[in-house]
Amino acid sequence: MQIKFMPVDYDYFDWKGRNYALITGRTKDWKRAVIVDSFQPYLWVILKPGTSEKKIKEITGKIEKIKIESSTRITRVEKTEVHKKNFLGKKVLALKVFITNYKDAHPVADKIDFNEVLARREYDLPYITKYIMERKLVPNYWYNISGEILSGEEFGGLDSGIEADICIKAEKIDKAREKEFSPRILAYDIETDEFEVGKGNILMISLVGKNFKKVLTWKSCQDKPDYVECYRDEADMLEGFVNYVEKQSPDFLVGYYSDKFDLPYLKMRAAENKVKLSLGLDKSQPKFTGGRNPSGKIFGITHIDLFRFIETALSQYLQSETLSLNEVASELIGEKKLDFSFKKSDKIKAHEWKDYFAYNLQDSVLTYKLAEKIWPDMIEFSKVIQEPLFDITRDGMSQHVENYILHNLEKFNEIAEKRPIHNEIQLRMERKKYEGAFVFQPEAGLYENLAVFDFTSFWPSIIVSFNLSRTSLLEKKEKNALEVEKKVYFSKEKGFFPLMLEEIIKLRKSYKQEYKKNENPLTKARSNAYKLLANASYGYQGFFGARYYCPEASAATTAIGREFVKKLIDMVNKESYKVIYADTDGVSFLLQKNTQKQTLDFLKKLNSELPGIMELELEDFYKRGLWVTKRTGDFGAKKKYALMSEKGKIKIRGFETVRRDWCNLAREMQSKVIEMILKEGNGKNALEYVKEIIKEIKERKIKKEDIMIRTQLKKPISEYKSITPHVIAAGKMKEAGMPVDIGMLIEYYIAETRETKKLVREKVKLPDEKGEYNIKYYLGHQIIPAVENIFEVFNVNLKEIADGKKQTRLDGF
DNA sequence: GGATACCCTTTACC
DNA sequence: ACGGGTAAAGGGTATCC
Repeated sequence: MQIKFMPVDYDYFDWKGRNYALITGRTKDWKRAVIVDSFQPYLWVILKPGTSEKKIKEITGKIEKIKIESSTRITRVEKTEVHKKNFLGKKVLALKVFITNYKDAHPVADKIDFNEVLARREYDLPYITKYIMERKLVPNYWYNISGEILSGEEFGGLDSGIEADICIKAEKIDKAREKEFSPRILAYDIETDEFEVGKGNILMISLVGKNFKKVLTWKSCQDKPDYVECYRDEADMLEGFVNYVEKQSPDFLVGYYSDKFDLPYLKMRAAENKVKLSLGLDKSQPKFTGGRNPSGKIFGITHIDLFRFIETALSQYLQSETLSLNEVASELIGEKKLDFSFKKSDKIKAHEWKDYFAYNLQDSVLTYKLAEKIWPDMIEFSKVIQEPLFDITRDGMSQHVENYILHNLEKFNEIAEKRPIHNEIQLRMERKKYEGAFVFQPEAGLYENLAVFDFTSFWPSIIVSFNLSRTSLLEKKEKNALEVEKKVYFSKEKGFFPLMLEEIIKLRKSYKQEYKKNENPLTKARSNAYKLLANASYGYQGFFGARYYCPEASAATTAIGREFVKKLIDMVNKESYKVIYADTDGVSFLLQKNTQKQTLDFLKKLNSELPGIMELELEDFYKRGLWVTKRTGDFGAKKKYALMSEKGKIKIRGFETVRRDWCNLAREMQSKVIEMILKEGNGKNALEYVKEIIKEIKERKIKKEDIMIRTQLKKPISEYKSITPHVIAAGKMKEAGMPVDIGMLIEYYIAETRETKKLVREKVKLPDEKGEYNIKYYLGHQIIPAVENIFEVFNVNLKEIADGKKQTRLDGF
């Protein structure tokens, strides 16, 4: 029989000592289908050059006798084949060693330790990755699958244990033409009595799907809205939850922060209540895998924690200062959480429960809408990288790069390099840092008529143009080799890594152009996926966990980068412009007497001289730009500047305005000051404005919310060597019984205290604590520091003005 | 006892 | 452990004269 099949969730199982992939998905007529498929697992044994045929026969004979016995199975080598392959760009002769069970690939490899063996590889690839590589059942595409329907006895009655309309043992897999797929998404969220996972009761659970909204509770059942369903107790509610998930039959169960909170909480409360949380299609309970950040896996249903995908793939594009559901949802979908003030459940009054239910429901509504909104990004990442959504939504950028490489190695006939083992990682982490990018020392001042040139995809374009990678790195100087900093050499023969990267950049360009013609969100998401892959490729080669780790290539990339930027600065200056600033991949300069057209012609000329795929572009022309001095030292500060485009749009970099660990008062004041100065070309009004703020502070007119300082807690309180104000604040929160987790933004203010308390941390108070803000602190540590360097550009000494020592003298105005 | 160098820490830039 | 290096800046503390 044949079906049209869309793979969604990937898993595998063992039967009689062999491995089988088990893929859950949908058919075109929306049936839940399960595909059982197998491929013959294997590993590679790379032979030393010049190994004789006789020797190969001898080794092969020994390899074919290898047997690994464990309590549950016996793994054997079934056959071997000799292949011509590439390994790290070099031609090699390799034995393909087929084995019966993939889980024993490593012990089998360990036994193949003959003298003639150069290396053993691909025994450490995850089963699903290997399966997709071999069988080409790439997630999120439609396939025609033919095979036999599973009969009752096969695989020990596997089909009877799985909630599916159809189970097929796949024989032939072909890509189908169909494209449309709208999966069934179910969002969920829980509310609890205690924040610590599993400690308190789960009070309610909300579920939101397409045309479906429910809140399940066992708490308050009088006068409840229609969407609220009441249960006898917590256990009963948990069973209700499992039933609703089964009835809704989602392809994706989606939460926000659910890997760390909702799902583990549910699992713990279910265990406590002796309820089986049988969410899996095979009635199994959720499993948690992975060390530091465990991921919740549900058999047959892809559990997605949106937070994790947003954190790695989207956060760099967001303005949100935290990745809380509230902030992210309000930025991406323009909707917020409902207001609700939390209390212990026994203190919640009857009429307040209604608000609590609404609050809980809204969280799932936001999660559902967020999932819909970022769906194109997740799907396109999955298609481009060829990994299932479960992994795509949890892997970091380096893992994405690596998976992209693994799924594209076949084009280069390459055997995959191994993952570094523990002590290799240790050694790599001890490596000295290599020199990075060049940053130009600016001179403080207010400048007019500027232009900014940027290199497009700077690092990737250097890696591609100069062929910098593990496989093109030479051990010693060779004829025609590229020499970098007189110490490392790279072959001119293109390595597969730069070739893949070049392809990524090309594809990115073409999808970007396609999007300009037709604004399809999927095209944009695909273009963005390629862009992120390209950007992460430089970091990947310097990352200690990478299979294709090559710090020499990273160091060469930055060395060549520094050279180009310095050369660019010289050329710009020689062409009667004046460079004001440069950081990594771009320069800001004064046009002086040159026109914009001349500048664009100059850009063209520069581009004609660039090698390979390197390219410069005009970022923009700017009417004014502001650079300030460093607070310590009388020279210009790097990474702090503000620009105003010709249309009056202001771009602020590095200033306190953009730093979330400064109070809103200082940030807003500074941004207004910068805006005034850039728009007016002088500091007159700005100074008046600042004086007004200073007056308001002294008169205690500032609202409390504007003086709150927020700092992230990055590790457990006990691990801090330096006890800073935010650590004290976190301690106070813990004492008050408030939730304190790593990664939280700790909010506090500096209050007036007795004279004996000298340190800032001794004046820390939590937002709810009674007290008055410390005028001296806010003036001397927030307001003045935020703007004094800006006024210094106009020779105004703000400190003296604030102290009342000096009346306004407007030198320089 | 105040200035100062230095460490620890957070957050930004690219 | 789960891209990289460069840089500013605040708070706390040790050290100097």
